[in-house]
Amino acid sequence: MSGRITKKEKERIQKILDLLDEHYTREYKCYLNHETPWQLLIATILSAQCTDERVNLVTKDLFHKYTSLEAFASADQKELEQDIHSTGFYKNKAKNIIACTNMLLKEYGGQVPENIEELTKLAGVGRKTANVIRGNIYHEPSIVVDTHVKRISRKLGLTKEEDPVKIEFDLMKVLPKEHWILFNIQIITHGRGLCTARAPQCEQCFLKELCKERK
DNA sequence: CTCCCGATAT
DNA sequence: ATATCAGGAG
Repeated sequence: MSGRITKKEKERIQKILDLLDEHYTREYKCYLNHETPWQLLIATILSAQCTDERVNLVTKDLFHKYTSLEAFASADQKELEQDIHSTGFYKNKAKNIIACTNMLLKEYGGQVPENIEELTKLAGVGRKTANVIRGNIYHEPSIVVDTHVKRISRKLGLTKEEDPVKIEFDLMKVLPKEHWILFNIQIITHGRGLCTARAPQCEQCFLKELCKERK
């Protein structure tokens, strides 16, 4: 039993992609402010269950205080906890950032790896964070299944799965590879603006005809 | 599966 | 008061 896509489904998906391209950016923009790959890695670790807006507020000061991988690797954990406190889960995040930066220095020569297997070996780095790095830093086709991509992909009928990894593989099957990174960026823009979890603006939504949950 | 967890919108 | 936010580890 193959998961082959019918012509009709393919056309539906292309219509979704076209409408997204029409309304949102085609740039590979990143909502998490950073200047270096390792800064994006830390920002993404901090972004777990936290708005990117909040993360940017915290990293603005954080990256001025800790200006290198070495600075994070040798940070005092309690002090770092206070520095990132408002992002939530601050004890785990501080511990992971210190462990992760030490691993980068000791095992990867201070370079952020490109490979997903190597990335997910890092403390605090799962598939979502690894795919953010792959897409944004290395521009390798990758799909980031965050809360927005999960919610909206299901609404658009692109997957019926709950598990983020299964959703990632469903989307890889269904979306043209050259659209993976842009789809992510555009869906996150959509999820932050129109199709929010608590109060989606369905009447103003340009995808309402294609939505399975439209009221 | 549970736990980690603050800030904000509803 | 409660749901939600660019999740990950044990």
